[in-house]
Amino acid sequence: MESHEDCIIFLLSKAYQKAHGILKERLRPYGLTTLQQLILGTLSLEDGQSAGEIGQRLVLDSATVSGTLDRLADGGWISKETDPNDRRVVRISLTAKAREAEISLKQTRQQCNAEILKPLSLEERILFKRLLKDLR
Amino acid sequence: MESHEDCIIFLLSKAYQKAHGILKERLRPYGLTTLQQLILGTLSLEDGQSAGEIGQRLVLDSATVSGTLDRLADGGWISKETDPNDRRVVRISLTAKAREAEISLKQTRQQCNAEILKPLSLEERILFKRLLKDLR
DNA sequence: AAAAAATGCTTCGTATACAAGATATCATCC
DNA sequence: GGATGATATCTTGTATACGAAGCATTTTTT
Repeated sequence: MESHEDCIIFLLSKAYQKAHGILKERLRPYGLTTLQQLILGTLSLEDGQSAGEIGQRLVLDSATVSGTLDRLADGGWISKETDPNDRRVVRISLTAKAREAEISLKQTRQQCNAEILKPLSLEERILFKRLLKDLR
Repeated sequence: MESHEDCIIFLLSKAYQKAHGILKERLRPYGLTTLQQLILGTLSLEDGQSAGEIGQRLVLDSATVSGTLDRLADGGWISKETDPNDRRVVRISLTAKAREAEISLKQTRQQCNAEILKPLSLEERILFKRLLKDLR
C-alpha cells in the first residue's frame, strides 16, 4: 500500500491523460489540438468574445490563451480584431472555415464524451460529473 | 446547455488543475514540482529503479521521464548510474538529501490528498477513486 | 559470426500551463 | 489636463507531456 494509486492527484492526472488522448486522436484529421477545439466551441456559442472572456470561461491563463489564439489564427480558424471602443481588447471571430467544421466538431466532442464514459453506468456518469464539480 | 460544463474532458482537466495547484503550492518550499515529487515517492518505495520502470509505473512518456530525472539530478535529489549488466539502462537512486526529506514529503502528499477530497463525504471519496480508475 | 530486430534512453519539436514582468490603453482624481 | 492606478493583452522563462527521430546496446535470426 501507500503507492501513487492512492494519490488523488495521480488518479486525476491519468484519467485526464486518457480522456485527453482520445479526443486528441479524433482531432488529428482537423489539425486541431484539444484546447484549440475547446476555444472554437466557446466561440461557436458566442462569437466575438474577447481574449479575456475566453480565458475566464475556460479557466485559462492569459499566456495560454494568447499563444493558442495565435495558432488558431495561423491555422485560419479565427480572426482577431481590436475592439474600437476599447483598443486594449482583442475580439475573436470564427472564420468561414471554422463555421464549416462547426457541426462536425460538435459531433466529435460528443462521441468522445460517450467513449470516455462508456465504462460507467448511467447513474455513475451523473454522479461522476457531480463529484468532479464538487472538488471546485 | 451544450457548454463545456458538460464535457467530461473539461471537467477532468479543471479538477486536475485544482488538485495539482494545491500540491504545487505545498511543494514550493522544497523547490520540487509535482512530477518530481511523484518520482521521488516511487523511488522511496523501491530504490534503484531504471528510468523505464519509473515511466511504466507512473504512466509517463520516456521523454518526460528523461527531462525530469535530469532536473532531479541537477537539484541533488537523485543520482544516475548506468547498469553494469545492461549498459543501455540507467538506474536511479535517492541521495541523502532526498532520504532526509522523505517523511516530510510523504506527509505533504497526504495532507494534500485530504484537502482536495475535503468537499466529499467518506463514501463519495471511495466511490470517486473507483470511478477514476474505472475510466482506464 | 554477420545481419536484423528489439530495447532503453536521449534529443528535438510542438503545445499546454503558470508565474512574473512589460506594454498599451483606459479611467479617475486632483 | 496631467499624474496615477487599473485593466487587457502579450512576452519570457520554466516545467510538463507526447510524438518522432536518433543513438548505443543487447538479443535474435540466419
